[in-house]
Amino acid sequence: MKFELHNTDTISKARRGTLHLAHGIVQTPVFMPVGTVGSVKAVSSQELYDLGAEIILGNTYHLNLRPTSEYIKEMFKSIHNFMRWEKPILTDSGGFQVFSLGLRAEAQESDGPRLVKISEEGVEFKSYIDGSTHHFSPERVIDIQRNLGSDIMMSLDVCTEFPATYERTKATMEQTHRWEKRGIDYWQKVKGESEQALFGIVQGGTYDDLRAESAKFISNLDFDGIAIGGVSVGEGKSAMQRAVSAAIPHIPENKPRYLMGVGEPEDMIRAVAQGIDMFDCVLPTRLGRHGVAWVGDEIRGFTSLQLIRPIYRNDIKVLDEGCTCPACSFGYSRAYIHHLLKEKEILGVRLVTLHNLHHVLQLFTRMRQSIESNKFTESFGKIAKLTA
RNA sequence: GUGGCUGUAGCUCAGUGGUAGAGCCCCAGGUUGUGGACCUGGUCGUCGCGCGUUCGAAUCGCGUCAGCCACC
Repeated sequence: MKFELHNTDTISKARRGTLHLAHGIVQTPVFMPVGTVGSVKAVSSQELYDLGAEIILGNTYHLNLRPTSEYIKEMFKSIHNFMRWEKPILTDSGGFQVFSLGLRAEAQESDGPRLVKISEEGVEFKSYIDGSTHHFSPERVIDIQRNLGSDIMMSLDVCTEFPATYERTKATMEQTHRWEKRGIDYWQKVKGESEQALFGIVQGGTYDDLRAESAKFISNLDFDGIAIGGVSVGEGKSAMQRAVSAAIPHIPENKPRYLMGVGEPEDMIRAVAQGIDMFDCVLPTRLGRHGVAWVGDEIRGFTSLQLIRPIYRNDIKVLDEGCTCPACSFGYSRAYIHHLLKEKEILGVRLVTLHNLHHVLQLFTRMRQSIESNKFTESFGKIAKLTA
């Protein structure tokens, strides 16, 4: 994997780069649509190509439960062939599921249904599909991602929940560090000529000194890129930005920086201004399924429309004026999409999802162009709260 | 005409003497490395109508109206 840095905005720290991955080239800053179980929900691979997506995200945890990574390797060689997506794919490690499946240190003490159990060795998951037990370790997670053949593999981490005490945050961060060290050591032993890349993940919660410590520790390991994790878990926008700014000074310039799970336009613009190169988020697709369309831009401001609401019944405008997405360019009205959503017609969800993905991908196209022409601050400074 | 069944929220219905409920609909919020085409809330009633019994009736009795079914 190679990361080229072309130029950095003179006022902000926004930067323009190119990632060379096994399945192609990705221009950064970049947004990666989320396709957890081998599909960006409601959207086909052809449509993703047409939207201009350059890299998508898949999920180790889900794909390994079903159809399993061994199946994908044996039947199709890689996840790319399986889903007919020949461009790059990043796979998340399962670390987030440690968090999202409801793990709490306290919950481990109770008799409640435990889907996740952590030990020094790794994580024990109970499958939400059939209740069977699965073990993830730093090494196993890399093997699964080798089977999947993803371009970028993520290290196993512990995504610290919010709120968490300093002690809890420090302990989970240190657990993350030990696992990531094991992971990179294992990868260096087995990688051979593999073109796959492995990223490390910074933790540290909402504590600046822990974020800095974690960023230093992870940056000292030989990862191809550095992710900032444990954000967008309920801590709020300012705490999120602060976690980024506490970590970034300790991450080397020459590696791609990936802010995990952040996807509201304003949040991403601010993070790009801080020097983040990569993002993934479920929002465009999840909100699409829930009938919420993103509209606006850096000039008009960003907002969203809840199309299920009755005011759209008589609204014959397209979702967003001037939008070139498949829904807007074909002229589908808000009123029609409102009707489709009311009737629970699949098309409604698909149109809004396509629109949202287009909206966010276009935002990144404009951000890249503005950095190239050194106009990032001019175009996005107001939203990024940059003072020229 | 006789007999039976049914009348409770906009809709489909639950509720056999103790302060009227559910689901859907409608309305309003929420959603940030996807166990989420989802989750939280909220509005809406002369319990067909009248009279009785009872401390108390959607619930029991009588009458009445409407719909459906069967028989004549």
